[in-house]
Amino acid sequence: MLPWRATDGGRPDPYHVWLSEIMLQQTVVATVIPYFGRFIERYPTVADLAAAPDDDVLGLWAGLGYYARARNLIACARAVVAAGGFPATIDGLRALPGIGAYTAAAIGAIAFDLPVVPIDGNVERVAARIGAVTTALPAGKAEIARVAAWLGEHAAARAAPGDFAQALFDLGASLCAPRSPSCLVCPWRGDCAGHAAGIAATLPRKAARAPRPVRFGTVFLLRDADGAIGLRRRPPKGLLGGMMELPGTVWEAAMPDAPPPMRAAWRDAGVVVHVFTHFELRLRVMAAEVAALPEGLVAAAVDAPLPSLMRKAVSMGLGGLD
DNA sequence: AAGTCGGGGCA
DNA sequence: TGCCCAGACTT
Repeated sequence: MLPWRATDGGRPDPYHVWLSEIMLQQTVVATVIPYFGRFIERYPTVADLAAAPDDDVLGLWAGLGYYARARNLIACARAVVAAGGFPATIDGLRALPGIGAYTAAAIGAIAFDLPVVPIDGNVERVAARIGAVTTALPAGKAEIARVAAWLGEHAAARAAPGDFAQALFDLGASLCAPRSPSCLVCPWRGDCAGHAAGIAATLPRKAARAPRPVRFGTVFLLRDADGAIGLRRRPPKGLLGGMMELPGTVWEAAMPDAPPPMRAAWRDAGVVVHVFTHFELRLRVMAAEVAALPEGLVAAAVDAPLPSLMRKAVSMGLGGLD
């Protein structure tokens, strides 16, 4: 049972629904579950979250990715508290930071039973197959939306929009899987034009993606006499915005020159390969032990909250010391 | 419409 | 190795 779902009979908590939907943006359920539990434990209500220091929230989000979500999460929580609660309309939800068309519909349907069909990747796939939409995405989006709206006219959807939406998610995550859908046992098989045409598994069609370029860089792991490591904070916006990182070079198509932050007995600890959405990064990790950290670096524990890329780099840099 | 923005799991 | 995931936001 998913921890953000309402127990039988009760209405789901809008705070839980909202938090889970933000975390679930482009993120699989299994990854979200432990983060959701830690957030609810530390911030039992949206007011607790709104009152928390930014760094605490970013730290608890570290590793989950798409850090703009965490920044918008804070802003949204404070807006909700200032307004006295979550808005119960699509327009009101859509106006909040971090809530787009999908998330507004999801919260509206699940938390407030508004008669809408949230279109995420799962529903997009289910609708494209049921309607046999062969127009490739993103051009086929409007056509898919019409099929989804038609699904929303179903009696089950009208009776319980929230349950219907979550049932569509479950269908897309199980039977109507991306690669090999289980059409023979699907409850929609008789109404699925994609299955009737024998093309269900090929839908939805998508435009070809551009190849992923490679960038190179170097980071420097310094450990002082107390065992602390030297970190700095990234700019508030952009990639890994607002998160802590190891000091290092810019990341470029060719390995940039790497002047270390101070004189030390540097050793090459290896290369971390990390794949982002639109480029691949090969990050060389240089490590050294020094008496004291240089100016501009913050002393942090080796297990300080970090993005996964930086966690991998720290792990690699420390590993060579033993 | 296209680009930016993480991370992990799976065939 | 490529694709996918309960997408939002900027340009």
